[in-house]
Amino acid sequence: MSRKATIYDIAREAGVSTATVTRVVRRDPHVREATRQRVQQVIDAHDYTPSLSAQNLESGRSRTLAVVLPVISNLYFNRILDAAYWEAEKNHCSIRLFQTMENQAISSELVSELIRCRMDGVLFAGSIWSADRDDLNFALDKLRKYMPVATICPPDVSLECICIQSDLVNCSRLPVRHLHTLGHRRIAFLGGSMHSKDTSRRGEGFLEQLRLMNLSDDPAYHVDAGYDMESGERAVLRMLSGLDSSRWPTAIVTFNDLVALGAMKQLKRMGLSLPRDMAIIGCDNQFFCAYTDPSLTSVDLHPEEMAQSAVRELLLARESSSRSFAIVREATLVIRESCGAHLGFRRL
Amino acid sequence: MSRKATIYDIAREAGVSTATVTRVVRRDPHVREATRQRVQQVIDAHDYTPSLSAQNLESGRSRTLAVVLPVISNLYFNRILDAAYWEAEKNHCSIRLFQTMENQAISSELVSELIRCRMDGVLFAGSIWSADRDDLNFALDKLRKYMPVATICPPDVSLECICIQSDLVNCSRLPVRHLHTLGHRRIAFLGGSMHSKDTSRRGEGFLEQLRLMNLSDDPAYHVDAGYDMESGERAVLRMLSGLDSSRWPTAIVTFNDLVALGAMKQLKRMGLSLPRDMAIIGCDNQFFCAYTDPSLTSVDLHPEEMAQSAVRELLLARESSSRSFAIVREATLVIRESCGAHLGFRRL
DNA sequence: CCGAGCTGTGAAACCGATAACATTTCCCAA
DNA sequence: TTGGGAAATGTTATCGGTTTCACAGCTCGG
Repeated sequence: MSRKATIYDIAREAGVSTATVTRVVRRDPHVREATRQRVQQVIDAHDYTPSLSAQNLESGRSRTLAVVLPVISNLYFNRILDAAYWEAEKNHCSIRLFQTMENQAISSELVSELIRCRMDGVLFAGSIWSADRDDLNFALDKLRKYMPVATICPPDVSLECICIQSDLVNCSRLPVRHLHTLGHRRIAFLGGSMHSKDTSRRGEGFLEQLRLMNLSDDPAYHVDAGYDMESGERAVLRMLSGLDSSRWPTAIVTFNDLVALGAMKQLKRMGLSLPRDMAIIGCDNQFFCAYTDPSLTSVDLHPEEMAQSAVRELLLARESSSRSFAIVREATLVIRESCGAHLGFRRL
Repeated sequence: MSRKATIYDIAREAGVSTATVTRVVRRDPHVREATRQRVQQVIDAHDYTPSLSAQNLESGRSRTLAVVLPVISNLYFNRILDAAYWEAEKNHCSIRLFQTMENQAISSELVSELIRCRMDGVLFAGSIWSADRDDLNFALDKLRKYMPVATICPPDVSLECICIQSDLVNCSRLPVRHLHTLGHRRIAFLGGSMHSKDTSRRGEGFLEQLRLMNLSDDPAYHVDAGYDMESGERAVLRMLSGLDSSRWPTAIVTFNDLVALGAMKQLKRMGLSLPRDMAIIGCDNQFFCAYTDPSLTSVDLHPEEMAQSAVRELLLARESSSRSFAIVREATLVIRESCGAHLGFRRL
């Protein structure tokens, strides 16, 4: 590994001071043309570029935003990271990723690490949903002293930071309404955790919506489960095997598309024909939704746009003092085949 | 935003020199217990952590590895990034992501940027497959002067760097053998680009394998296409509609699982029953393979392990001078339902 | 012919740490 | 008591930039 040329090397070789080299690099007009050219030649000859570390030290910022999320292999978070990346890129910033795994709370180590790295801002997505409120606010307060903080979170969580809230109302309302219109009256919800403060509260919103529409909120129709395909399979099995088939729900709403994928597999394994015997709606509108069999109707929360807003607000807040406020991006329902709407299906 | 306490603040308040503060922070034993405690108290009171930028400047390294890939939304690269992240994490390093998009060549801007950031190493995955050899070697040579370079690439590309090669041989051989065993003789390949130097050369390897086994390598069975689901749909349509149904292949191998997903959709739309009327094999063994209908047999190249090796080797090379060498992780075939093996299906 | 006002350039402080080296303190044996 | 050596602590240069300020040289009006 050869040593990288420094500004001193360039200055010496060009017979000028380092100040002049900086001026040339930064395109400062107060440099005589002849000098500029001479310096530029030396710069080119050595492929000189100023050291990021030195610049960061001098400026006191890192031009880097932290993105904290549970896992990137989950497509929802993958989309958030991707969108954050491009929005940061557009603003000449980079992203530093932190994966917290199932361990969803913000640890004090993470807080220290974020401060140590002198991040220009931090975006939490998902990793804080289940944290204890007091711990969380303590951590956020500490962080907010040093950098702007944004979160992508369910709307009930009123945290002292930039909150990009997912549209929980429509996330529940749209699928239930759609199914209701198609004649369904017994609608189940699978996945996530419904009664703890865990998850994004999709389950709770769903229950509220059922009651609002005078539909049964029989607990037998609500199975807590995880967030992946295996959870979906198990949840369907657990729910249906515990019920007389006359009481089976006619439609299932799932926590996300992965759970839906597992559920569909299990339903088919049990000999049901989809969407005839069971309608199903996922959430997140993942890329594979159009390619399942039947293709999967799903709610899109538009995580990309939320991430984009979050990054934009963080970069803005960097300049001015950061206030607390919330932004909501409306959810939309993408209708495909899994509820039979394309066939003109109507229950009863 | 309040100013972060510096080592000078701590030193002054604790009535010691900065050297002693450093010693306390770094757990140097040559500090009297009483002093240590006094300093530690001040440190705790201010949440002091040494500035990363300053440390980076001083040490001349960034403790950061660059990972360069086309897009993270592609699950293959997503897995690479994820594995690289954890391996770096384990070694107290972070990852800086660069997405090159469809623009696959290494641009000279990227090279400058990598050098500017004083990366401790760089891993290229996918972004270099299609680059012009001369441009590529020029860029890599330049980079290698300043940091170790690793690539995850097809085996033919003998680049002057740490090459983690995907197992192209088995990647082609395993599916063809499997299909041959099941009685298939007319096997098609869809996706990627077969005849240019583009892509990972999966297509070429496939052709070789066909010839090796005395199977037809009729060009009508090889459709260049993209890397996504839409490409899969179009490719199937193009191939089959151009052939008399008596000459249709009985099995399809695809560039990756996304193409397979699209192909399956199109095949079903054309009224074929899978796997009875057409066997299909994907590549990458993505998470959804077990949940397609029928579940998808797929080749796993183990990108996680390749990324892990790459990161490990980069970190090793950082210490010693970096040599050029290659490592291959064998590919494996994960057999599911899409070829009918579970039904004891045999053609002819 | 002098000084005000530019323009171009350099010297030096600073950003926040680390580490080599210097110095002080302390303890104990002579 | 003192001297030697180890232990504890301080001083200072350095990493590679940026920026402020001072100043030299030049132009031009009076």
